[in-house]
Amino acid sequence: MAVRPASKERSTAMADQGAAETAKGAPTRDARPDRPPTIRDVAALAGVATSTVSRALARPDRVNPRTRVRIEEAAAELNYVPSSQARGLSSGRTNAVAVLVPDITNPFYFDIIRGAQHQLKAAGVTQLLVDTEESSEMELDALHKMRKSADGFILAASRLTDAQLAEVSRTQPLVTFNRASTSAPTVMIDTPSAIIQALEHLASLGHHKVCYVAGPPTSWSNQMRWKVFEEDATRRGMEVHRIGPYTPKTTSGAAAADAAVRTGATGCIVFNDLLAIGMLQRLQARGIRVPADMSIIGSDDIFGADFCNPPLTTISSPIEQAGRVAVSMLLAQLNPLSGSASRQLAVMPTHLTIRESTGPAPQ
Amino acid sequence: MAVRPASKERSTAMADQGAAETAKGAPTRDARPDRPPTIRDVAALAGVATSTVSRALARPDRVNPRTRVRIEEAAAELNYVPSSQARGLSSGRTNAVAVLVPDITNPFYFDIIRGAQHQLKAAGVTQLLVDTEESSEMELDALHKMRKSADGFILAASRLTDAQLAEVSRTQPLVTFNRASTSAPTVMIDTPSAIIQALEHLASLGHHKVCYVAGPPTSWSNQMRWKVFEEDATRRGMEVHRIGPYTPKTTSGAAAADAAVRTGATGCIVFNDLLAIGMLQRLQARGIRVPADMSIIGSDDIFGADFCNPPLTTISSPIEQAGRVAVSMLLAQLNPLSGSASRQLAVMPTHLTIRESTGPAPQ
DNA sequence: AAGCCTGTGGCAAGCGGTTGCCAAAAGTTG
DNA sequence: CAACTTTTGGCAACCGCTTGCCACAGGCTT
Repeated sequence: MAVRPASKERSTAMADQGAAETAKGAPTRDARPDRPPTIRDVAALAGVATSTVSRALARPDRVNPRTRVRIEEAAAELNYVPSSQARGLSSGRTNAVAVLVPDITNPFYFDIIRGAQHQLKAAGVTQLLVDTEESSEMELDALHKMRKSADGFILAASRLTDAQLAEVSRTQPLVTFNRASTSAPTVMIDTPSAIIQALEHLASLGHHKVCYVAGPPTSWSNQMRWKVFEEDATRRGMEVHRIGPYTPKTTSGAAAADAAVRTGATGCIVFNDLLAIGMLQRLQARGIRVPADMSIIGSDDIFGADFCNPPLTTISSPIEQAGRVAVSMLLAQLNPLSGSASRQLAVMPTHLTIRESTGPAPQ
Repeated sequence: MAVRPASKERSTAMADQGAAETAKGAPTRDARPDRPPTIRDVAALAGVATSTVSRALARPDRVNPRTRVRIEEAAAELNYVPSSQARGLSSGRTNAVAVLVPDITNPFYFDIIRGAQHQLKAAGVTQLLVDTEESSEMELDALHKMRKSADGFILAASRLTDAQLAEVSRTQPLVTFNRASTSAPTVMIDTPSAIIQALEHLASLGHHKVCYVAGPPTSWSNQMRWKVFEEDATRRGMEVHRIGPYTPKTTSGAAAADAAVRTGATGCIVFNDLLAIGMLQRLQARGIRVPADMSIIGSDDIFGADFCNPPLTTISSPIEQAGRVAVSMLLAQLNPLSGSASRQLAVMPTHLTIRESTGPAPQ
């Protein structure tokens, strides 16, 4: 008990005569006022307890309106911003969500990032962006290390195995994007119907020999696309080829283009636009005309797909919206609303955007 | 003194018979083990004080190697991850850096983000990405609100006034990118020499009438580019035009293209590639040939500039590297190394990348 | 007017680390 | 072997905020 009054007096003194004390306390005059104000400074200025300030800011209806106004004025005057760290310490929440993408470089993910950012901002949550470099180890590592710094995770095109995913989702809230999972809520692009649309398009242009240009083997959506491609093309009685895997970058396009030409296929469905654009460049360089000699269909409709040469026919999907939906699902998981069970799966519709990289089959 | 032994015994008891206590303490068997381990759990398991654990992890040479090994084993066994929040609370640091960009949508900033992310990750610092939507209010707001959640800021193409910038940099460490500032360290793209190179290029191709297609008036780099453009073009005795301002997006390209054509200029230097690509599309739609009828030079060499139609001649700059440099400068500011004063200005070299959107002047 | 609510706000105990200070232990030296 | 120095590691006071609990004041009821 002997200590308490003393410490109390000290804090009062600080508030009242901060300037006076500064002179002898700190060498630089500005040092004291520059130190960011704490809840205690606000409390002192408003003449209430820190707990009241805390409540006034968190649950305004829990305090008398007059008190609240006084506190708000005091906070405004001091330019007070509560420390999210301190806040998180006791609440256990960080008010941040980590978004893990395999490759920041890939424009596809930018749309996800943008969508997520948008929705997170609306909810007042901070986005932590992480590039996992297409590696499941880095992904697991980030998931582990950031356990304490994020309330939840959005895993874009996760490279984790089902078991890993299940394990992780047991301990931390997450939403997967473009990666089916029974253990966590998922946002998916409706790949199957998109591939079927694309094949339909090629078929209607008279193509009989088609080729799937594969992306990363660990990519779930790559597997799905190939599966549906094979089934549907076979059903249509087409000659089916497959080449790859290729890294989904424009630089891999050259190899992919050369391989595609060798198969003799006249129509290609490519894992994604990046690769497709790379192929376009190579084909042009080799004097193979698109679409006269070969038709190319990409996937994702990324930035650039509309102005490459020729503009790319591609599978469009509302990626940005998918990012928003993923965030919504995650936030729903974090703040369970009474009653309504949160959605476990969102499938985003796709459509084929026909531009100029597809045309009638040769002859 | 009466209290001490008691509290000590309690923590010991927890460590020894944690499992036993669980049965009656918590309703669900799993609740206890699932709660993330704290430093206290590690200390108990290793049989030392929490302070020792803290030190063993922070300054390994401060504890006996044997003790350290014991602690490390305990930490590993419990899968312990220190809470960055708690850590930050006492140290006052967050180990996070906020990167503010005017528009996440713009591929130009992707490279900055990527570069920054790369360097930050190397330093074990988290990146907080914020889109300020080209608004100085949002920028100020973010700067204010995140004061406590970030150790420093990187302001890409800041929209703040000099006074605002000076004010802000007085209280928080920051580095500006593409925005000159006397109050904060800056990373800049060497715009002047780039513009001169571009004009030189146009001049050598026989162009006499040139036009600057302006970007956002609040953009410092836009102002600089115009200034140098006007000076140097005038010096060369060229007919100088200026149109704009335009939003730096491909969608503004149509208006810009039409206006550019009306000026009668045969060569355009455009604020950035986004706008330039938009112009390319419009010109093509109108049947105006590039470069036969008009030459276009963009700026930034963003993703897509190499595969648009025609591929864009543009001012390339090591943007990603600029992002890395910006982070380095910020980190240097945050952890001042004894002696060496940190660099206040970095100017990134630029060069003209000549592709196919520029050619001899008509006739 | 006594007895009850109810609304309001203070107290103090954490949340999970860090760190200055100090005592005990270990190592050195003459 | 005593005296002294250096390590080593524990104690406890924070860091800034939240929150359960409780006391008190004022308005109501009867």
